[in-house]
Order: sequence, then C-alpha cells, then structure tokens
Amino acid sequence: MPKSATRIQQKNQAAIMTAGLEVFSQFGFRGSTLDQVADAAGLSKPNLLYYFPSKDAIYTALLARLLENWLEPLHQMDDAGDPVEEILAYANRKLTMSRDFPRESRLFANEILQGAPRIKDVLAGELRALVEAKATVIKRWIAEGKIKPVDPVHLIFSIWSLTQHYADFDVQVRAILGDTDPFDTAETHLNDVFRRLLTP
Amino acid sequence: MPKSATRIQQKNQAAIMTAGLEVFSQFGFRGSTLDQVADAAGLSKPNLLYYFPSKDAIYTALLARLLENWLEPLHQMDDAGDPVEEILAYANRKLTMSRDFPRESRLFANEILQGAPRIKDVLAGELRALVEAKATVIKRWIAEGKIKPVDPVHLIFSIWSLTQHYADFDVQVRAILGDTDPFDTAETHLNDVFRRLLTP
DNA sequence: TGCTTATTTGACCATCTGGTCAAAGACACG
DNA sequence: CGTGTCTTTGACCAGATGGTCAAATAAGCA
Repeated sequence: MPKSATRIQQKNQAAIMTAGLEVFSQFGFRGSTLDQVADAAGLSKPNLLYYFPSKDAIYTALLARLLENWLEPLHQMDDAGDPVEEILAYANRKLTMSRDFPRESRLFANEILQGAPRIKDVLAGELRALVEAKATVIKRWIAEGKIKPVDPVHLIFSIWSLTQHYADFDVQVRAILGDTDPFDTAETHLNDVFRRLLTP
Repeated sequence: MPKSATRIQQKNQAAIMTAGLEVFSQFGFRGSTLDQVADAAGLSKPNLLYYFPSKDAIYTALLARLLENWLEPLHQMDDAGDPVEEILAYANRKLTMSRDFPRESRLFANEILQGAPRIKDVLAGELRALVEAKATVIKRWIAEGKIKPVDPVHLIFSIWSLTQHYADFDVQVRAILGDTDPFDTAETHLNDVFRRLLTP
C-alpha cells in the first residue's frame, strides 16, 4: 500500500530526518522548535508539516529508526565465538558507533535523561530480554572459565557507558583533551580495560 | 554587604533551587518552563521572579552550586596515599554522588549534551587543569610501578562515565535490573573493574 | 500542450512562555 | 496599634510556538 514515494518526497523526508536529528539530539524534544527543524532542513514550516503531521511524529520516527540499529551490535555478540574477543568486539562496535553516529547517541541519551517517556516499554521489553539473554551467555563463559567472574549485566552497562560517553560528553572530552583525537586513544584504553577485566 | 536574608527569603530561595533542580535536570534549560518551576516550588510565577530576576538566573545559580561540588571528589584524590586505593576511593565517591545526587548529575549531563554553552570555559579551564594535575600524579604512580600502565586521562573519563551512568541512565538501568538495587551491585562491579585494571 | 496531482507558501490562529506592574497582604518592630 | 518594609498576587503584555488553510506554484504525464 504505502509504496510510492516520489523523488521529492524521499529527498525532503530524508532532509527532515537529518535536520530533526541535529536539533532534537541537542535540545531534546521539548527544547526544540519546529522552526529550528524546518530551518535546518531548508524548508518552510508549513512545508515541513506537509511531510510529517506533527513535531511529535518527526521525533517518534527518529526514535524508531534509532532503536532499529541500537540493539544490533549486542545482537551480533556470538556465543560460539571466543569470549574475550566477542566482548571486546562488541565494545569496539559501540565505540565506532559513538564516533560515527554521535547525534544518534545523544538523541538516545536525551530521551533517557527525560525519563524515556516514549521508549520505556522497549527498555523494559525488548532491551531487557536481549540483555538477559546475553547475560546468560556470559554466565556460561564464566562457568567454563573462559573469562574471569564478573556481573554480566553490569558488564554490559559498563560497555554502554564507557563507549557512549565519548559521544554524549564529547564537548567535555574535547575540552580536556585539546587537539588529541578522543577516539584513537579511547580505543586502546577500552581494550586495555576489558582485557584486564576479563582475561582469565 | 549582601548579608541579610530573612527567614522567608531563605526558605523560598531554597525551595526554588530544589524545584529548579528537579525541573531543569529532567527537561534541560530550554525544555523547562517557569510555570513548572514555580509549581514545583509551590509559588506563583511572579513570586518566583521576586526572588530570582529570570529563568536564566535560576539555572545559572544551580549550575554554579553544582560546579562547586562537582570537582571536589577528584581534588580529594591524595597523591601521597596508596595508588590503587586512592583511585578506587575516588570512583566510590563518584558512585555515591550518583546515588545521593542523581538530579545534579542529570543537570550536568543535560548541560553537556546541549554543548555546555555556559560552562565551556570551566571545562577548558578549571576542570582541564585539575585533570592534568591528577594525570601527572597517576603517571608518576605508573612510573613507580604502583599501578599498571593506563592512559591517565581516559582512566578519569572511565571513572566519570561508569559512575555517572547510574544516575543519568537510571531509568534504563532500572528497567533492566527490575527490583534489584542498582547501586549495591554496581559498587562491587566497579571495584572489580578498577582493581583488575590497576593492580600490578 | 493541457490537465491532474503533488508541493510550497503567506497569512493566520490559539495557546504557551518569559516577564512586568501596580495594588493588596503579611511582617516586624517601636 | 501604627507604620514602614517585605512578600504575594491577579491582570496583563509581547513574542514565540505548534499547527491550519486556502491559494499559488511546480511536476508528471497523456
């Protein structure tokens, strides 16, 4: 049914998503205005509302697209692989996402900070289930002596916080590091952290 | 000069700060309204503006008060103490702050997420200097073989992100942990992390 | 080319928001 | 109790904000 989408529609919808990401990730939903988004998209406000029915719809669409990719790196953690390397690889994937998609990370952070009003159910449902599944795998790895004992859920929290920090607190990180590129040095550091934590 | 402050003034100013913290930490500066703050403080809007000249003034006062305490735990890290224990103690102080003052942590996170417009100079000045000073101490500890080699600045970032995560992403953490208290288990986990990272 | 559909816009609206102000109430204190 | 100061408030304002609408313009296509 909703198949067709003219060239113009595709271009403008994409422009709006990009603009919305830029604005919402910085100011959060309530702190952003349609004029800002329209401006960033290079459209007039009524024109913007021709493509999306409301401010809320843009924001929700952004969140939905984000969630699609957000859980993917954790999904990819392979329970048949080498435990330490699998966990390291997951952390590296997340760090890469922080480098390449910092605005997505900040959009997510903003939503959570504000109490996650529109994604609480995803957190308590899909995300929680995924974490529990992976926690089981990690527990098995521990039981098999493949990695040192560690709280599996907090390990996952640690991966999230350590990697997302470089996107969410980018301004602070750069204020302190000066000209050094954060991500080059962060990668080495995080690999150290997780290797020493996990290698039996 | 600005000595006097009637009983009523003290009470209301305190109420406004508390209310402002509650509101601003959730919605950020632009996402919050004076009505929300006035409501939370149990005052009318004009009455609120009798005590503070503007929305900005409330927010700025909150940030100023926050920054006073924010750097303190790092300051306390004693270069004459036992290296591993000093760093662990610092992490524990930060974790305690996340537990006892989550709104302060979220206020800070919100400000940074939005690009830190009003505290960029503090970050690049006072904070950066403090971090560099402590990094020097950590480097000495490494040179003396008291702790394993580690990037000192990223170590400090790690302490920040791992501890603040439990305040800033509280909703997510609780959605996943269910009824378990996050902080009890987090403390053990973080001590594991830093001990394995640092103990020679 | 002409006609249909898709796109864009200027003008407009109700509501919200930060902030003002004069007048009314409450306090303190001699 | 009276009076000068501090506190509170209702009414109000200008500008911003999310959203609407009819009319104008641009594409697409036969």
